[in-house]
Amino acid sequence: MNIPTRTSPNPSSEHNHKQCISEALGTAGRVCMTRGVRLTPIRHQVLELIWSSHKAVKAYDLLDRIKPLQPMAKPATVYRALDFLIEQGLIHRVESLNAFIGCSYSGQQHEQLLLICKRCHEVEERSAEKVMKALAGEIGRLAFIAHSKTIEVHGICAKCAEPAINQTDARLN
Amino acid sequence: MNIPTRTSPNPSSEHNHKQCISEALGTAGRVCMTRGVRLTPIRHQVLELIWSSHKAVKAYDLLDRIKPLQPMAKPATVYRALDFLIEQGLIHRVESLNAFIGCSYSGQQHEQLLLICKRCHEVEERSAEKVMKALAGEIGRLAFIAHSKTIEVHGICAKCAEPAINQTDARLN
DNA sequence: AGATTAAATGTTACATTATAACATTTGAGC
DNA sequence: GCTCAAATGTTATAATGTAACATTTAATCT
Repeated sequence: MNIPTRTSPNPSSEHNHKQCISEALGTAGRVCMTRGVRLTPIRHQVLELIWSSHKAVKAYDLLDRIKPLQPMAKPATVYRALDFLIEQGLIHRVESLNAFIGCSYSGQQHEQLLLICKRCHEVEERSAEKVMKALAGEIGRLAFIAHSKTIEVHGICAKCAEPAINQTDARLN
Repeated sequence: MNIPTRTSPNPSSEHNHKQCISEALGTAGRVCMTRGVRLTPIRHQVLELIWSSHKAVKAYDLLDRIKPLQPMAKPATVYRALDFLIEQGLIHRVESLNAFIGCSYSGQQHEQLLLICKRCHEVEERSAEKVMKALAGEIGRLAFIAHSKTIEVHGICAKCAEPAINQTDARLN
């Protein structure tokens, strides 16, 4: 299981996003194969659409965008695919946006924090072990048994905060 | 500004919830007075309804429950009151539930974590400074400028996990 | 007190997000 | 090729949330 690492928080301007997508899809294929679950065409297409950017995508946007490929698609079509992808840890639901984002750590641990930029709307995922350790400590101290942990931070990403010339496109992206 | 502290995570069985409510409403009144904003009857009623338990409440449940008091109430009535209460830091939106909970630290700092019990559905709020410090560190390291931070943990609370006799009612509550 | 005016609320209509329930098709394993 | 569970198709509706404009309320000024 390789890790689709991302050096830049801004895919459109600074990284080869086609590679980003193909790595994610490749990882997804291997994860599903290993687990004996089926990455069907619909599921694969939904995952690919989600990975088409590093922005969180809404379910009904996915529905619109999958219709050229799957004219029969209905809300349930999309939500079922999303449920599957979440269950397999291939995407995350961004709770504070009612939207979905590709998981950068598929097949690995699943405690992460999401940094959501209000300006470019891109979402960066971090494993942030120190934070998770502190959180686990606090939870344990209270004798709470955690099943899932969500950390979402809204603000302005480093790229968008930069006042530098030549960042204009990135900000507007 | 006093702090409505809560010694037990389970209000129904172990704490005087009437006092809990009156403290929350008292604090809210003082906070609004201080800030020169108006805690109108509708806003007060919505806040009181939210504090009627330590469970997160849905907007449309609030609507149903406020109708006997405000027969004219419509969705906008409730959502406007909720917007106001959130803006003043008197309640929190639980993103992962699309629901709302009274804030236990009104008028104070506003970085907290929410522990949401799947069994009794109560929500405990903690300020968890170590976690917040670690999170601030991670965010700063990435040069991200945070505007808001959401930490929500789902699981089983200490009370509900206890196998002890005489906790049956608490679990079922 | 009466006038002014911004804030709050009333009201209608609709947009967005999500699920239930049942029918049909597909595909893996026998 | 049969069988059965999984996946998808299909219809309908539930649940959540907002936009836009009208009316009322209440604080402030004169």
